[in-house]
Amino acid sequence: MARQNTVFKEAYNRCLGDLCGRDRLPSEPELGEKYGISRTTVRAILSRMRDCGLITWDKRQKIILRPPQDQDYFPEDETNSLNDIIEKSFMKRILTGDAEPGTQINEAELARDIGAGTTSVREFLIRFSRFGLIEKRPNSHWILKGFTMEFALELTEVREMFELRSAAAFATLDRDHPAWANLDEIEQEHLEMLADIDNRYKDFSPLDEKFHLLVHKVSGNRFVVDFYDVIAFIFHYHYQWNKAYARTRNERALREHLDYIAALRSRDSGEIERACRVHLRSARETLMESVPH
Amino acid sequence: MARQNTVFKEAYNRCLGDLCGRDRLPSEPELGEKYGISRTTVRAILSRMRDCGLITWDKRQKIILRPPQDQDYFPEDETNSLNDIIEKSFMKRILTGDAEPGTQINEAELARDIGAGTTSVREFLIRFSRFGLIEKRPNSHWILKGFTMEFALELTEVREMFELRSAAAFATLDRDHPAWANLDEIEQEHLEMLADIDNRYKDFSPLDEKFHLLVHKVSGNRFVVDFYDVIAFIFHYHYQWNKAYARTRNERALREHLDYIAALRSRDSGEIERACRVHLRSARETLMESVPH
DNA sequence: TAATTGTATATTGTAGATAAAAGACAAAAT
DNA sequence: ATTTTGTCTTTTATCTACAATATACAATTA
Repeated sequence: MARQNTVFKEAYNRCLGDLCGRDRLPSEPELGEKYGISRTTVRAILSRMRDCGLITWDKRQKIILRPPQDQDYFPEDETNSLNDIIEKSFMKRILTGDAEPGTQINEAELARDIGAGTTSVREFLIRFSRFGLIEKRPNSHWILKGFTMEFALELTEVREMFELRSAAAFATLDRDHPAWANLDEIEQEHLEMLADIDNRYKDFSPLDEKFHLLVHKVSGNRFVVDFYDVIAFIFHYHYQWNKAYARTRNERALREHLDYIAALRSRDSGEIERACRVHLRSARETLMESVPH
Repeated sequence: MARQNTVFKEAYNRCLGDLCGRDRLPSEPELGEKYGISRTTVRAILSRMRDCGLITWDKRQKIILRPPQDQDYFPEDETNSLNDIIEKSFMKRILTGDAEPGTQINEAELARDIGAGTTSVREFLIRFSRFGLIEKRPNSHWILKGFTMEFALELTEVREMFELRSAAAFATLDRDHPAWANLDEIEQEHLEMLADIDNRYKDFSPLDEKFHLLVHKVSGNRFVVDFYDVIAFIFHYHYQWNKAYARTRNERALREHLDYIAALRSRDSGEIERACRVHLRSARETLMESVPH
């Protein structure tokens, strides 16, 4: 098959979730906008909903007939894009320490294991190479450099350089810059999470990413922001598979963030640098502890 | 056709150049090592040389019969790898200002213009995206962000951060670290080029790259070194198509490098920072002047 | 016995094909 | 006068196939 209709299936599921508590659906362009898909895909979704007896659909009239049931949803594993499947499968190998640094990576073998075509795997590896974990020998194989202590140190060195600079730049933003409002919002989310930390400590990862991305973005430098992708990517998978002490670590990070946010708001450059360094140091330690050894 | 034999043709031409001034060729593995190719390709080269009457070849005996003539060489445009062709063609569009920032990039159209398959163009674009000049909308087109003033400023900002840090680290290297010997060598090349600047100013670009790469490498940080690739890439094409004032600019840069090298050797951190900043500022100006406007 | 060669096999680089998804535009509806 | 829809076209994502190139291993040579 040439391409899986995962965009359709994934959007269909999201759309089902929004079917409750209303009696009709908005226009096709509006739905496309809402779910981030084209009208072609919206129409495919509407067609299927009609065929399943979920709605009636006649031009502008899209009337909801019944709420969705479990069997209306597509199975979750059919909604992941091929790239996500490859990425997840590959990261599992690397971060759980299955594959030794220095190992050769074989495109065809990897493709076979994952159940994807070689082109897709190849494109994934090219995209992935910017994370510094693999390296290509032209006309020959890839080499796994591995999630090692050196990697963690090099990554955090650059991260600290960039974040200290971005944090310093934060203090110089106009009072009416939208970043201040975002900061308030993020602070609020921190407080809410801390108030119910026992149940919510697992949701920390996306909030962490949101906060640091905001800081990096004020650098106004695409290379700095792009580099934060690398950090976020590594931390994302790290949080997923390294649960040890998650509760303690995350609570500590939340409190450090609040201190950091207060420092930013003070616009005092010395204070910002201090708070930023404190947090970056513990982030580094967290990462280093997660290196397989 | 599935793949062009450019590796073979390019290595064949290099091998022809080494045919003069000797009467026999070394073993197959040795040749493979020398030209960076596999034995399979070495044997293909030897076969053709025999067929063309350049050598006799019987097992270990590879006797050279005659020096190569012009018609023995493959035409130069058959020796460029497909990726180089795509890269060059694409960079020409961007740097000469043909394509406006914000333009959509169409994979199929680009492939047709260049005369390559879509897969190769697609892979090129993925690799190229790390340079920050294009950006992908998933399931849709690429957008050309363009070689703009913002790009030049963001690029140089990071470059300066990284190079100042690497230069500072240079001073802390052991006396017997190989980088010092490399530095001496590079200084010598600078002096030679300056002595005959009128004729040799065009060869500055590779020397420039060699020097800065040496500095960046002592950081021992893969992200810093990888980022220098971006710089080198941009400067490479910039030197190729922007000849204005080349003579003046290059002579000035050579002198700044010599000053910078002397500062590194002094191991005086203040002096290093001064010399490094002086050169980085003029490098930034050079780049900014080359932005189409 | 260590390097080299002959031969067979495995892997990469690239083209071409096709379904999914995006996008364009005129007709229809508010 | 917009917005929405119906229809058609374009483009991307992905698979498969195959020549170029790399790699593995046994046979041969020095």
